[in-house]
Amino acid sequence: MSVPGLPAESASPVRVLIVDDDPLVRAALNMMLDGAPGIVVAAVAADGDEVPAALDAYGVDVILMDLRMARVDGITATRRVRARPRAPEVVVLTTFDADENVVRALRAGAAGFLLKDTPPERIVHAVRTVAGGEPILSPRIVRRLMDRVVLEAGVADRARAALARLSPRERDVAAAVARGSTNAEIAEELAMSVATVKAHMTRVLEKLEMTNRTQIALLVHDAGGD
Amino acid sequence: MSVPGLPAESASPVRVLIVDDDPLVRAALNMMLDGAPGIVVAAVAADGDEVPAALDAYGVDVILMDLRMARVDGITATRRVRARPRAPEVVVLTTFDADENVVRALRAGAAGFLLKDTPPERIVHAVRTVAGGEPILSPRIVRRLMDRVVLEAGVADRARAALARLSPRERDVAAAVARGSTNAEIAEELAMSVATVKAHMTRVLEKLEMTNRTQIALLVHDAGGD
DNA sequence: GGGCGGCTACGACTTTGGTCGGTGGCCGCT
DNA sequence: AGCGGCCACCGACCAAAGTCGTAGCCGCCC
Repeated sequence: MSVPGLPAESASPVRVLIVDDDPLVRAALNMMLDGAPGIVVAAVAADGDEVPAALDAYGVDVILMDLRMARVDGITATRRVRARPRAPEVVVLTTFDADENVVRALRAGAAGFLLKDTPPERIVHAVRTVAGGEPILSPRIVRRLMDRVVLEAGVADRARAALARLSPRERDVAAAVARGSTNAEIAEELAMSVATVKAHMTRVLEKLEMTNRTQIALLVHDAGGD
Repeated sequence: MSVPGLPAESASPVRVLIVDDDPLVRAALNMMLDGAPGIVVAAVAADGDEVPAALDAYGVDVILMDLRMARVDGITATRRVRARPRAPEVVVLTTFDADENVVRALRAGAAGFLLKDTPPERIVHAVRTVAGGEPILSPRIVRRLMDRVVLEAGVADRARAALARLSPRERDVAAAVARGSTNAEIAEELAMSVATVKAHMTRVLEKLEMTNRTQIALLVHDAGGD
């Protein structure tokens, strides 16, 4: 709970719970973590349904969680863990980096997502990082998030460029269309007659080279709604 | 250019160019980097317009780039650098983490974005990381990206839940609407009469509790278009 | 002062969108 | 077999959206 940066390793060590159905993986993680300075492995579990008991029995700061497990999967277990009062941080550790898994893990409240090919010293580092309240993601996933941001920005950019051709009033009309309003509603919102709304609408369609209001709505939406 | 993981520090060191208009910052960065194992500061510049010459004169693997500079700002400089043949990696290092700066930096081709309050050892680590071809972001920014993903997933989820109430044919119609098609176009695409398209449309509007097609288009769009 | 571009407005018209009522087929249940 | 519910389909009808031509009123630039 100190200022960001590497957490003080002098005080009480970070207590870790390892959850994985593969005995070999459990052993490997145990070995690489239990020795590390400032870290102790508090408990080990083979399935998500064993987690609550482990949390009750031992104080746990960080959970390393596998996704594929027999009875209660890692996502579900993460969600349950994070619903508790002083919930530990969860780092999902899996072989598959499918986008959907990442999103589901983060939604469930995970503070980190690492691939199993992550080198040992990085896993150790990740445990300390999330214990300090910071997120951690595998580089490949960070890269994907970055690509996504750039892509969306490109789409928004082109949309905004198109909208820049509109006069202020036309923009108002376009924005209202993007809220799903009818011409009558727009007329009221903007305090003008329906005939005028239509006049603006025609100009907007013309400038944006479109043929109906639905296309306007989608474009404005892409531009980011701001 | 080796397998991910911390780059081998045994071979040739990572050559760094520091670009910042503040002499104090330059000095501080120089001090924290030049000593570090596997890293040498190849050159130092005070403005973006000095970068090309520095690159030509010295071999540079990584650039630490400030954003606010007098003549050529960091974004522009980054874009120019990244347009070159064997371009070095760029890490933007700035005081302000405004979303827009991050997006612009990434679009310009930056491999990393760090805040200036980043502790020295992290900056050193970041240099080695990007030299190894991996991205690096300040925790606060990673957090924001994660929040954003979760938020979007939530929106898409609710939209998809609503669409799940539709029959297959109704879904087809809704999807076509989200492409901005007219009823006539939809009729052709789906090989049915315009009257039938309208009938489906009415059912869709009813099930989704909406009053016009524009609202359908926006909802389907939110659901992710997949 | 004249001209231009943006905003407003109207009427009359065409096209598109949306409602209503009704047919028939395909379940699954009794 | 008979029935109810859901889905797909259609045509006729009415409402909303979009087009066209015209026009007055700014504020701005040459």
